[in-house]
Amino acid sequence: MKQDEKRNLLKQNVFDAAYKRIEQDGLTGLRARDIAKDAGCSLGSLYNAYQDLDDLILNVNSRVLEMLKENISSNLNDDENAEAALVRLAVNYMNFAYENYNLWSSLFGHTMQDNAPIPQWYTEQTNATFLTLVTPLLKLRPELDEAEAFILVRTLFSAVHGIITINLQERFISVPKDMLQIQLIEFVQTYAKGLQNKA
Amino acid sequence: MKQDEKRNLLKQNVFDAAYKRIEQDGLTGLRARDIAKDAGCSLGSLYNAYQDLDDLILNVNSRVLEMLKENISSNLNDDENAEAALVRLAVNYMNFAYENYNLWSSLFGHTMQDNAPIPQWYTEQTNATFLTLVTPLLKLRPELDEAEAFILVRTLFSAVHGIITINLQERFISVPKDMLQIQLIEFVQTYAKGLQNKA
DNA sequence: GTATAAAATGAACGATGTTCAATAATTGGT
DNA sequence: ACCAATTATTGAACATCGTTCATTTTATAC
Repeated sequence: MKQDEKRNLLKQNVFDAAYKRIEQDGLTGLRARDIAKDAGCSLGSLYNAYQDLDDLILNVNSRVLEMLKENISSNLNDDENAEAALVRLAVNYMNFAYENYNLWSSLFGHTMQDNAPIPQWYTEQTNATFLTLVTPLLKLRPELDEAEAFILVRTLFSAVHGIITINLQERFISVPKDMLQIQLIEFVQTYAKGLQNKA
Repeated sequence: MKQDEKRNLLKQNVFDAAYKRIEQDGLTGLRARDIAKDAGCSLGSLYNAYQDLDDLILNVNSRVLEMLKENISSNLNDDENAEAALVRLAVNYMNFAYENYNLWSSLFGHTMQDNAPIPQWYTEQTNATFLTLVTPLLKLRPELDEAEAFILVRTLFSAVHGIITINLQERFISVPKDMLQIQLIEFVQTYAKGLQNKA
């Protein structure tokens, strides 16, 4: 096996181990020594493959962002109306959060050590994911230009995100998933009606 | 000085030190040894006053919750209409988040060590804070009973919370405070219009 | 086959939360 | 005022982290 193949294999094994640990135990249960053991390498090799744990976590989160982007816009029919499309986006988002809770929490719960800045490639990918959502809104409010639509989409996504986040946080009273879905659908529909009313 | 007075003074000093540390540096910068030094006691005394750091943080967060509850419902006039009241609640919430960013982040960013459960007294206080918000909504939708109003308020608050949270997170593109305020007001008005439309 | 470069290793370091035996202070009874 | 008994305070010690780096092992090139 060539040298760079081995290097890539090591990175892959470490990544897979970290991914599974985060998936199963969440970010708080992530330990460098556990990852190394799972990946079948030494503790030092982990820092050969990745700069530090932040770097590794950001790479996992980047993969989760990709999964989220794919899942969120699936099941979208071009022929359904804009309100139905917005509802579907919200429900898809909710389902992803429920089915991948620890991975999804890692996206928003991770903070860099020592207040280090988040690397630009990651923030760019994060914000690019929003653009996936713009198309349906442009149908609902065709008079908006893309910049205005982006702002509205961000607001709507943030709101949906907040509704799901608060409901999944242990410190708040939670409702079952099917009730949350009903509330979420009602919320998006209500907001969409308000938007049409203003248009 | 009596014994229990000294005990209370110790608890107060430790609390104040932790509060200031969280206020200035956030949760990630909180160190037991720093708190002890600031409070003028030994490291061990900290664990005499509080069970562990989680216990201390929860007590600080409890205080922040009280401040939030007071701030959020200030400037409310009984004679203004319900939509204006909801807007004012949202803007008050935003101002509190901006003016007390680290304390506010501690409310939602703290996680218990070792997946310990959050004590009941804290979750009860958290959920009780929501009840502050119910009154204005009951004006807007008088046909709702209190349980339904509570659900709607929770949804609206969660949405507002999400909009502010996403905007303040470093990984997302942020807009200036005055722009966020405009978006927030627009959002609440739009949602309120959608609610009235359905009523 | 040997020398050079690269990669892997795990012991060691510094920080951190927490504990606990030892010390100091306080209290209550006579 | 004195002395036990109780209580509070202390900081050294421990376990557990993330991270580093001198050493060892392996791969590469000539």
